[in-house]
Parts: sequence; structure tokens; C-alpha cells
Amino acid sequence: MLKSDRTRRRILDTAAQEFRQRGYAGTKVNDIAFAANMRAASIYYYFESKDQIFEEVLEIGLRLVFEAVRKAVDATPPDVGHRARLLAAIEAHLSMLHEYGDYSSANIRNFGQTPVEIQQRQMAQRNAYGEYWRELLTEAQQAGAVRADANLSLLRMFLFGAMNWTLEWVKPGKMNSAELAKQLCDTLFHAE
Amino acid sequence: MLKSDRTRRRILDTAAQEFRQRGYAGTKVNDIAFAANMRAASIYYYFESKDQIFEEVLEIGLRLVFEAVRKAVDATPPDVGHRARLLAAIEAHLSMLHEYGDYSSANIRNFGQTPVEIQQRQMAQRNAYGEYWRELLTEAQQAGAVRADANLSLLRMFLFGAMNWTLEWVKPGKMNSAELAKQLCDTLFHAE
DNA sequence: CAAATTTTCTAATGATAATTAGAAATAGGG
DNA sequence: CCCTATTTCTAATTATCATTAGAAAATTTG
Repeated sequence: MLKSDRTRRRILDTAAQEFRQRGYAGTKVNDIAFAANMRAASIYYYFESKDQIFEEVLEIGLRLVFEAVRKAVDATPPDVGHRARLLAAIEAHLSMLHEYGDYSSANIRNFGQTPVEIQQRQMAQRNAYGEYWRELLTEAQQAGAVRADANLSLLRMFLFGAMNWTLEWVKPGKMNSAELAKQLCDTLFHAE
Repeated sequence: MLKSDRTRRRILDTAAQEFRQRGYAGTKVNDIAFAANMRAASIYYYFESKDQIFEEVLEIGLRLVFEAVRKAVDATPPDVGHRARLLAAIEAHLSMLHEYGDYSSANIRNFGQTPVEIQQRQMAQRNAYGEYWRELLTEAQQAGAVRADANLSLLRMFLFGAMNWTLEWVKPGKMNSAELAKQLCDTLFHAE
């Protein structure tokens, strides 16, 4: 890996941390720079603007989770039940959410306070992820792994809320994704 | 009501809206002032600093919800089941959350990005609210209204997550607290 | 109405921030 | 070691922002 790529990555990592902690407007290019062991001007060798850094952090925060979930679902054997597939998806979401907590939390915490132009460019990705889960849940319900009378739109929002909120209360490094996923799955999908 | 009290209130209302929309650091005193039909300097006749406004918005955002929930619970007749009491609490939380959406969302969205001194002063109130729910759930479980094997700490966090997340997806003015509360209650507390 | 009080405004002040220009330093290949 | 391309820095520049001073306007009270 090239040195410049590593530096770019280091800037993104520290930026994600700052954005999570201080918000979009509260994060100063200077803070990012010093946390990454450089001066503010050097940042501009890698990025055009603070906005560009922010947007890339947002994008990564969602993409890593989406990719991990898709991969986990694809890796479940065909003969495994839909309930187990949901469990795998939830565990992957939780696991990635916390492994890259600065990115995903920067995304979740700041999205609603992001300038509209940036929000709009991120919407396609967001919608795709929502749609992916909608399909997962629909198939699971059709297979009887989720109560037939459950309102899937609501269920999905409850699920997102419960999962994403873990970023606000699970202590850093204390995440037990498998256990948490199991409990959440049992709580929300009690179909039998 | 005194005129100056009304003005103070108007400043808080518009400030809450700005803090929700643009975050703690992204909200300018000037923006608050113009949205409240005055100049920035006039704000300082009512508040010592932007931080003071912010802190008061945070406090109101949580207090209104806490008070509404306590009141709703106290209003349930003694002979009503614990499950119905939980339902009343959830509906009150959701209802207040959205009725004063700018305040509560300003609180929820920005708390994690708030300067530590401010966070610390808000912790007592936060903890009290959490404790209140812990007791509600404990009593409900003891009465058999919640599965005996449920982990109440987790359940409470799932519940908070699901409820608070509604601020991010329920369209303004479209909140049907009663229906949403019922669905959430059924989903999370399926004890029988 | 006039004096006293409350409220709001205009115009600084001083800090802080994003970004740029262009000079220095560093590193890799010959 | 030297040349070249890459990377980083120092020092502006320009803008924005919270806050204050103190004058004007509005409101209340006698």
C-alpha cells in the first residue's frame, strides 16, 4: 500500500472520530490535522475541502455495514432457515457498526444535520440499504420466520432503531454482537 | 403571560429547531435571532450565551417527555394491568417526543456531541429517566406482563432505540402515537 | 404627559476557521 | 550523491461568529 494511501486513510479515520464526537460543523480541519499528526494545509493535498472529507466518511460509514450484511447473508447455506439468515444479517450489522464505530456513528448522528445537497447524494445508498432489508424481511415473513400479522415497515424501523441506538450505550470494546443479535432477534421476531 | 416570557419562549422554540436541524456548533446565534424576528444582540438580553440556550433546550427536551410519561403512568387506574401501563408510558413518550420534536430531537441528536461539562450537568436527569423505566419494566416483569426470561436492560435499550428512532423517519405531523405504541408494545413484550 | 424601566438595535471587537500560495523538506530511482 | 516528484509546512487571506458597548426605541408607571 502506498504511503499516500495510508496517509489518506489516516486522515479519514481521524476525521470520522472527530465528526462522531463533535459533529459536522463542530469539527475543525485543524483538529483533524493535529489528530493525524500534520498541519491543516497538508489535508488539502489529499482532499478538496472539509465537505469532501465529511461526505466520504458518511459514504464509508454506510457502505462497510451494507457490504458486511450482504456478505453475511450470502454466506448462509441455502438450507438454513430464514430466521437464521435474519440473525446473521443483524449480527453483521451490529458487528460492523461497532468495528467501524466512528464512521457509522458519524453517519447516523450527523445525517439529519447535513446540508441538503450532501444528504441528497447519499440518499440512493441509504434507500438501497433499506430496500435490501425490506426484501430480507419480506422473504422471511413469507417463509413463516416472522409473524404473518407483523407490519414489516414498522418492524424494520424498530429494528434499525434498536440496532443503531447501540452506538449510544454499548461501551467501546464491550460489544458482543453475537449475543446482542440473538437477543434482539428473539425479541423482535418471536414467530413460532 | 409576560411579553418578555413569550419572547424568551420564542427564542427557545426557534433555537430548538435550529439545533435539531444544524447541530450544536452549526447553529449560529444570528440564525436563531432572525428566525425569531430579532437581531443577534437582542438574544443576549434573555440569555447569557449560546451555550446557555443550548443547555436549556436539552433540558426541556428530556423533561417534557419524562413529565408526560410519569403523568400518563400515574393516570392509569390501579386495576389496569402492567402491560397497559407500559403501553400508556410508550404512547406518552412517543407522543411528547413528536409534539415537541424540535426539543427532543435536539437533545437526542446532539447529546453525544455536546461539550463534556454540559453533558455532565444533564446526566442526573438522563439517569433518572432511565431508572424510571427500569422500575416500570421490573414491576411489569414481576407481574408477568413481560417474559420472565427477558433481559430487562437490553429490552429497555431496544425500546429506547425504537422509540427515539421514530424522530428520524416518521413524517412531521404524521405521528399516530397510539397505533405506533401498540405495535411496538406487541412486538417487544409478547408475554403470555 | 414625563420619568423610569424594559426591550431592541447598530456598530464594533476580537477570535477562530477554511482555504490558498508558495517555499521547504523528504523520498525514491538512477 | 543528484534529480525529480511527492509530501508537508509556514504564513497569509478572507470570512464568519459570539459577544459587548452603548445608543435608540418602546413600554410602563406615576
